[in-house]
Amino acid sequence: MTLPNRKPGAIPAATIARLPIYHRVLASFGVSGVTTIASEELAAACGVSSAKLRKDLSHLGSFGTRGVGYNVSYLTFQIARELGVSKSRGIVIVGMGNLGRALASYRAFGGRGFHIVGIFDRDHELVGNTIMCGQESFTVKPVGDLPAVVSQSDVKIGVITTPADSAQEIADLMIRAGLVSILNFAPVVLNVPDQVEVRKVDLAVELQILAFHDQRSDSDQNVQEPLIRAEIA
Amino acid sequence: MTLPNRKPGAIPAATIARLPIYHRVLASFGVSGVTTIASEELAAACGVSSAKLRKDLSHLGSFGTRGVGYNVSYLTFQIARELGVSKSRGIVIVGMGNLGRALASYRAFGGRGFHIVGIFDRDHELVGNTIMCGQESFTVKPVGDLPAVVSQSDVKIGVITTPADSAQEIADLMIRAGLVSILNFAPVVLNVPDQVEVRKVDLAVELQILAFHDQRSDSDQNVQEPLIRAEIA
DNA sequence: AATCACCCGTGAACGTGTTCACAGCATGTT
DNA sequence: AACATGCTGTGAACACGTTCACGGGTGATT
Repeated sequence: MTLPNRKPGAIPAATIARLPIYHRVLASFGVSGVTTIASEELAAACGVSSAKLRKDLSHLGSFGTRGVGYNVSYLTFQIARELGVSKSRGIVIVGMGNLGRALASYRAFGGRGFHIVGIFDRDHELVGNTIMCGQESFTVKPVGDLPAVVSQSDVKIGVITTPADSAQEIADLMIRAGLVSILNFAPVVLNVPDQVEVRKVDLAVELQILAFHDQRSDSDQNVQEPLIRAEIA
Repeated sequence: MTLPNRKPGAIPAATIARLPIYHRVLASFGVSGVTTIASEELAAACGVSSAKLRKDLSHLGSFGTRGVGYNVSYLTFQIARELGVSKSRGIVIVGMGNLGRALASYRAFGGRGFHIVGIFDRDHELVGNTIMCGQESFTVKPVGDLPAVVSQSDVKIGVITTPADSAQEIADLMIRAGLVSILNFAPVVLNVPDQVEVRKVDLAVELQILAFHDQRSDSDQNVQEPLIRAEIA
C-alpha cells in the first residue's frame, strides 16, 4: 500500500487535451528564435495558469531546469513524442461537400504532424474530382475503396464530413476497415465499440454554448438586479 | 448559514456544454413523433449516462414526471429557452477562405437557432463575391463594414475563419464593434477582455488528441504488459 | 563565498463534476 | 384498496481537476 498505484504512463485526459496547444505555441516560440522559456510566459501565451502548465508537464517528466525554465526545442520534441506526432500520421477524409473540401485543402496539416492519404465520397457525381491538398492533389475515390487504402497505408485516423444521415454508416465502414480514431463533424452521436476513440466537432453546438452566455449577459444588462418584477398585481 | 449560497441560476459549465446535444437529440425524437421519453433512452441516444442526464436537467427545473419520463416537446422548449436559442440569433463570419465559405453555406444553421447577418473578408479580391447561405445569398463585405452591420442588427456572435496571423486583429475589431461571443477557428490563442466569451475549434488539435490514443494502442499492442523494463542492469 | 532573485516540481487543499442509490410520485393490475 | 412496476429528482460518496504554497535547485551579483 506504500507503493503508488498510479500507472507509470497515466496522463490525465485534461492534460492531453492541452498538450497540442503547448506544442503549437512552443513551436512558434522556437521559430522566433526563443531558446529558453519560463512557465509563466509560456502559460500566458497558451491562455492557462503557470501552475497548471507546470503540473501538466510534470506528468511527462522533469524537462525543465529550476531557476531557468524550459529548453524550447527539447520540450517541443518531448511533447510531440508524447502525442505521437513526432513523425507524420496519415488521415483519410470521407465526405467531399463544402466542409470536406475545405479541410482537404487546409494547408497547415503538414506542419502539425498530419498528411492526407485519401479522400472519399459516396456520391458518384463527386468521385473522380481532383482537389489540391497542400502541394499535392488528390482524386476523390468512392467509399468502397476505403478498406483497400487503409490496409495499404498505416493510417489510423478517419475524418467524417458527410451529412448527418450517412455518418453512422461511414463510421461503421471506417471501423471495419481498421481505423481506430474518428473525428466527426456530422451532427449525430456515433455508436462505436469501446476501443474506437471518437471526437466530435459540431458548429451549432459551439454556437449554442456561446448563445447561452449572451443570454446571460443580456438579462444581466436589462435587469441589473431582478427588481421586484410585476408581482404586485 | 443554513441558506444555500448557490445562485439560483447557476448552471455548471459542464452541463451547459451538453444541453445543445440534448436539444438536438430531443428535436429529432420530436420529429419522429415520440411524445414522451425516459432518461435512460434519451441518455443512450446522447451518449451519456442516465444519471448524468437527470442531474443536468435537474439544474434547469423539474420538467419530468416520475414513473413516466419527459414530455419531448416541453423539454425541448425548456432547453432552447435556457440556451437562448428559442428565437433565432444572428451571427457574422469573418474570413471567406475555404472554411469560411463552407460555414457560410452550411444549411443546418436555421434549424439550430442561428442565421447569418453578414460575411466579411479583408482581401479586396474576395469582397463583392456572392455566397449562397441556405435560401438567401450574401455578398462579402470589407471588414471595415463590420461595426456598421453589428450596430444595425442585434448580432452578438462572431465567427473567425481567417488565417492565424490576422485572427487577433479581427477579434479586436469584433470586440470594438460590440460582439461579446467569438467562435475562433484560427490556430491562435486570442487575447480578449474578461466579459468576452471565446470558444475555439482547432482541427489539428483534435487530430493530435486522437493521435495520442493511437500511439497508446500501438504500443499496447507491441508490449501487452510493460514487462520488467531494463532495470536489471 | 555568501547572498539574492529566479523558477521548477510537487504534496496538500480545494473545487468541480460524476456516479450511486434510494425516497417518492405516477400508472397499471389484481 | 392494496400492490407491483417504472421513472424522476437528489443527497451523499466518490473521482477528477485546479490552485496554492513552498522546498530545493540554478545562475548572477557583490
